[in-house]
Amino acid sequence: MEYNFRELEKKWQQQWKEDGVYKVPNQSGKPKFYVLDMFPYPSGAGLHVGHPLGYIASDIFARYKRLKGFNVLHPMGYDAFGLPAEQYAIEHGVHPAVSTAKNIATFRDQLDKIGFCYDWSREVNTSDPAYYKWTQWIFLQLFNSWYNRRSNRTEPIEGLVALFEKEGNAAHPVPNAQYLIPAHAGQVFSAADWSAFPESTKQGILMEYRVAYCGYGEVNWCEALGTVLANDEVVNGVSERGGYPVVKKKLRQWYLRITEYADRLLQGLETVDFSEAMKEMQSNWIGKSTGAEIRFEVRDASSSIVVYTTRPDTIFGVDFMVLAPEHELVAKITTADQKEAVNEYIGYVKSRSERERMAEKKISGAFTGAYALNPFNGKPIPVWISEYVLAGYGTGAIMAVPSGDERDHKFASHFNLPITNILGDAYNGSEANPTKDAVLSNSGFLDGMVMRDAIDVVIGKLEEMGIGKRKVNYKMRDAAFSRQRYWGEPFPVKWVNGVAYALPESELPLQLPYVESYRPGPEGEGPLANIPEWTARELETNTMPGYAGSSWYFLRYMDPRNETTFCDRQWSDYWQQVDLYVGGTEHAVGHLLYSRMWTKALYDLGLISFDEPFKKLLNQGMIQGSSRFVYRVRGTNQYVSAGLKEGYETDAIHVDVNIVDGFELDMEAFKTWKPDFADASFILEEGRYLCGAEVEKMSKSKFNTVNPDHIVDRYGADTFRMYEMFLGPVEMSKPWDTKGIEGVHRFLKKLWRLFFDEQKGKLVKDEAAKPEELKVLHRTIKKIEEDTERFSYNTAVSAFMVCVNELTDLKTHKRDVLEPLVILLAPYAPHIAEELWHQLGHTTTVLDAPFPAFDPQYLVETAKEYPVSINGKLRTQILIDLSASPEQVQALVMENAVVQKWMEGKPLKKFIFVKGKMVNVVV
RNA sequence: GCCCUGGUGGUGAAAUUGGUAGACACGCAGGACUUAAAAUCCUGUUUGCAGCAAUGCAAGUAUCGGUUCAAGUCCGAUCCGGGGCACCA
Repeated sequence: MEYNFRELEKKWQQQWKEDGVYKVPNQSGKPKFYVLDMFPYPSGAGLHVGHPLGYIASDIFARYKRLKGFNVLHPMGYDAFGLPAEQYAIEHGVHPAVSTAKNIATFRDQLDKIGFCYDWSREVNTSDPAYYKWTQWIFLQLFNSWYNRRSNRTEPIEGLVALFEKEGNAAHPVPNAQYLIPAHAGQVFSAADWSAFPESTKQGILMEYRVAYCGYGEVNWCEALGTVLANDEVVNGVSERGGYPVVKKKLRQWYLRITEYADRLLQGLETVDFSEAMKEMQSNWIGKSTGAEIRFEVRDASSSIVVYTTRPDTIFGVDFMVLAPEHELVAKITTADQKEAVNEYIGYVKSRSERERMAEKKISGAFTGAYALNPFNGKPIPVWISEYVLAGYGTGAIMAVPSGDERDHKFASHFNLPITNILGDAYNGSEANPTKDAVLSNSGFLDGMVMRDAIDVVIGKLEEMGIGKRKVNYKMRDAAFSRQRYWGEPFPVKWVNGVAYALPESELPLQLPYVESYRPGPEGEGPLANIPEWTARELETNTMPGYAGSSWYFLRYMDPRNETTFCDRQWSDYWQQVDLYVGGTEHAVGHLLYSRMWTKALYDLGLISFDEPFKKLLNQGMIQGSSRFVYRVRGTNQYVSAGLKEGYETDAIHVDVNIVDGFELDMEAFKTWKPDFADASFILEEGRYLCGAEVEKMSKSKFNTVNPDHIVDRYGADTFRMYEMFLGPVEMSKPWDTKGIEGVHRFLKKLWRLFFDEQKGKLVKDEAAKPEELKVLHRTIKKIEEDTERFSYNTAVSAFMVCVNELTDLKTHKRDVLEPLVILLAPYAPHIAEELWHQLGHTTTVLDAPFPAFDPQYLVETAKEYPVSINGKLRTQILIDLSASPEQVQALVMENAVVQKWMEGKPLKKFIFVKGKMVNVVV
């Protein structure tokens, strides 16, 4: 009987499905464990070999935990709303629902071939009305809530209304001025005022407090895509998808008030197990800084300028001030003779696109003619405007300290402004020094003080004088939550006389209507604005962004078919947080931040019992493609081999990696690949055409994708799974390369031969195992357990190989050894393990077997001797690696052959335990 | 520019708290079985030197220096790659 993986894998995949072995009950006597993959966007291109890397890693862990006696939730679904399906619809006239359904079927088919243990009865699809009903419902919870800074919690809006009726809003000022309904910006009102306001004013005010709110703001508008993009969807001034230009535009938009959660999102990072890099990306994005707001009076004008600074200690070094060109005071304070220069400069700034501004950072600016006054010594400070000061951060105005800030220094040098040195020797006259440790000079009452200590002194003084206060700022902005698109969740919102009202819960889901055209509506509105029945009902025409459905999907898996609530509290209490979340780093500041915020809001509202969604995050690396190139001699249809291309003027052209063997091009396949190449001719080296190579992101357009189906077909799913793990650490990115796959495949065949012989048939015997065989087994148990726990799957695969090699050498065919080995292997190579398990006479799935127990007594001989110098005398140290209780260890050490030999005639000098796992014996 | 990572044979990579490098696999070379091929198995494979040989000696984890009985691992400086952020005051 030989290892027929094709037959065997097909058989078990079908059997598992029939028996429902991966169906997970919502309750059991076992402890729970939740393993989750970031669900895929079902693109038309299907899976390539890079996608399953994380899925295999999580699948191994899910199976392992099940063997360890956990009730494991391991679901899968689809993030099915989004731009690409709609772009595809525009270009090909296929309805997104149709292409999405087709893509999902392809994905499912490909996933099934790899043998994952997903509980498909829990599958979710964000574009399914039964799912987005609850996305809409959660949106309404956010819409009907406000963030109470006093209790630091999300609370129902009714409570706020009650507060307004009782005491007005003096105790609860408008949370931020980023995106406002302009008519009501920042008003303070009394209880009496409130009751006198007309309904529309009341609603306008409430909108300023809602967690999900609608306002006008500068948004990232992408003309080519016809929609607004979130900050994390814009990269270097162009759209992340498609690379189209993005401009700032003022539009009515929905937002999520994520800024109110900034501090909690930051603090929460300390309670979760994410990589340092991931935590840092998130905290950079949040961008918390502590400093002060300081008001400066303007000379000869009845205005004052409020600046934000993290360095109030440098206030005596302020040589000029800079406002953002868009700052509202610019027009007011500019003197008559500077008007022309200032207007010209503002015109210049407006003419520059976001892109240009980022690409070339020129020093530019204009003097307003106005002077502010230093509150401590009355010194006049010239006020400038410049694009290096951003309107959207802090107060849009800064106090410039050239001796301490590099940008201010460059600005001062460029415009020949005088520089005050407050740093003494720490300032060299040509370069700013941003230190906090210098001793202040030229600084009035601060002279002689260390800068770091002066910060609090200055803030105290400013507060005393009533012209400044301590202030915390965040770089993070409220998240844009609407898109002018069709293929997304409709907002359950109705507009009546310019006021947004929530749709009653009974009308959910608000279904996405069927359309023929996906053209944008008038004036930046979405395609839904083109549907008369929709606009007649006064419904919101925007749709929600891609991250809406993905912000809470991990909860839906717990209770996927519930029609009365998004997830029964009983089941979210049972499953709790995701214990292991596996996915790429690309969602660091998008999805991961949004879902953390939603979780906190739902927690505050008492809908779930935990406020961080993901306990541990494992970032898998990317599998890159290894692209191949042919070199076309310019102006011809002749192709020159890579080694000879220096002699010609050539263009490199991507060629499909599937028609290249290593580097050698299959020239006949090339000619039939595309019509353009049918009459290609070649310049060969040593009779062969060799391609050039480069490692790039795996992508259809680079012709470097490899379909996992082909690998599975040729070597089987078990080989494919183990090989992807064998390539290297899961977290590491690496180019795809099949050159080692034979070795993994050979391992499985060798394993098979421990059980079966082509002539002799079944080899397994029920004899008792010998100590050396058990030693091999227990060393493997220990290694596999440790490696699996720390996701070191590549070394685990190696450990299996070592084990099988050794058992083969020992000619071991004993059940006592082979049966535990099969269990160990079940997470990694589930099909062959299941087959062998049944061949050993079992009738239930191997996953219900208990994980083999490790017994340290078989490993005690692994002692090593080292010379060690103690108090100047050379002694010998014996190091024994084992894991057992200290008492056991002591007993084992005394029995150890090496120790006994050393003890002949002479007593132990010292006997030390080191760090629990290793034992030092000094003789 | 700032922050985070990493640098080990011909190749992918091991070495878990410092324990005496290169596990495992690929590739390559030689051999066995076979009429032959496939499959399978065995031997060798960091470098240099010595030896018919088993083997021995020396050097070696980007570079230089340090701590230690012992350093790929810890510390300091430099060089090179990968990722993130980038006028955030």
